Amino acid sequence: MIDIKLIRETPEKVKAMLEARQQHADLSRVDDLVLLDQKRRALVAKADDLKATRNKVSDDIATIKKQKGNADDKIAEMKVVSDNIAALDAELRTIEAEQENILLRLPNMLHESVPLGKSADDNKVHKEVLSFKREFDFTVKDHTQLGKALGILDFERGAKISGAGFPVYVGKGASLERALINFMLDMHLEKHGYKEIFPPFFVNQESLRGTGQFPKFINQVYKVGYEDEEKYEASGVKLYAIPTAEVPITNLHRDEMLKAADLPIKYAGYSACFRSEAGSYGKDVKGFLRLHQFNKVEMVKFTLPETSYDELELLVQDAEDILQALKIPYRVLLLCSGDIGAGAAKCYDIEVWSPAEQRFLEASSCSNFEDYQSRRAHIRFKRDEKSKPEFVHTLNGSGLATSRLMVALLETYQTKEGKIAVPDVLRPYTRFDMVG
RNA sequence: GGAGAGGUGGCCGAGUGGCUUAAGGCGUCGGUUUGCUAAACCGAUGUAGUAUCGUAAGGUGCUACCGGGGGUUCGAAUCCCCCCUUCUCCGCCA
Repeated sequence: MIDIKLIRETPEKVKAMLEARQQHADLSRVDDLVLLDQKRRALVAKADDLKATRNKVSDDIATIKKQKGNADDKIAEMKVVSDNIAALDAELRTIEAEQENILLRLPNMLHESVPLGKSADDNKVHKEVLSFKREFDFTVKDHTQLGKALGILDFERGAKISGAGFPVYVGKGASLERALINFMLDMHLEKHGYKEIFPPFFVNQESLRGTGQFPKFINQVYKVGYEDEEKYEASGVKLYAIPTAEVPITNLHRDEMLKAADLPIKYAGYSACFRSEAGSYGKDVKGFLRLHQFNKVEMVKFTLPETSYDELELLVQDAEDILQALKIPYRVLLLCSGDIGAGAAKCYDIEVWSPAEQRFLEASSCSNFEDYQSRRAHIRFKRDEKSKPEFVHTLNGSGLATSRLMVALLETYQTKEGKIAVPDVLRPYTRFDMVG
């Protein structure tokens, strides 16, 4: 959420941001907000004035009653004032709700280093690490062919028991997946200094609002409840399956006051991730490329505002370290203004190379949200006891998503015989060297 | 699923309708005293919104906030209703 003061004082900057993000339809919303803000402030002034009167006269009434006097006319007078206050407060609530509804849907301001661009085609290649790229002297198989032939991935049974987009990992495939997760976590904990979090996989709506999925992107999120609708309504429980561990982990410190000395706080955690992928049919549907459930190790940072961009570079490096240890070719993209996510002020994507697809696949997204999430989630800090509270900056990055990583791994490490050589760094975890 | 007890400022903790601008204590910061430390004493010490003054840092006024929401009342931390949550006990359960 961006600061209403920014919209009030420099609406043209907010409009320029929307233009850069190719969200021309939202331009008029800025003007709506300015008007609503003026209305709101006028109402607050009026209502506060009446409340001041009420407080004062109520004290007078107390004094009169103590002296056994008659305060009936003053009480009658205040009854009218109270009714007026109630009317103004009701009007105020309507306007505030309207304002918040717009504000929560507006994207974040962009960092100056974000390149202008209309679409994903305009993203900038920031870095390419292709030294691990293999030359194959045989026809490469793609990950679905390898997975089926080796009996380590079962798409059909996954579809039977759950539906398309829910693959089953079998035998050494399951072990390999678990090895990847453990390897990545250990690296972040031991080498990169993160603290491990194993979060809940279901969260409430407040958490989704904190990180920005609610209200604008709620259609991508699964909602859970009881099959018995009556029981569901009666329970009052509204839970959502997390689309990423970013949601529970960032919200750990929702409504908290952190100490500057404790910053940066760095968490890494594994979670299954659930995405409805509504409206994305026909795009990247093959095998692991787009799933309803996948596994991911996520990194989350809470930082001082002045260090957040340095921390972003380190975050990307932490994710890259995984790929370098696994010896998988990849590149880093700096996303342009037209492709960057709504909450991010700056974002790098890391893409792994798929020898079968002959293209890069997104395996990680590392973003600095600045105070966009912390303002929504009220995550603040004080520099010292006497300082005014400020919003922390939050960052997060996948480190990494195993689904896309598994595609690159299987395809990169396949042998002529159709087996998979386990990368050296994973062998202590799998306790086998070869799949097949 | 059942029974009970809680949720008050950074922390502990009092507070059953108006002398509560939330007692008292701890902590923190500033000061006095002191060879230094400690102690003692004095003072300060929340968040948010809004108006106004100031180039600004900030000052001043008003309003709201005692788990959340709603209600009663001229007036609510206090009374009523709903919800969330923590703890204890019983039952069930991986």
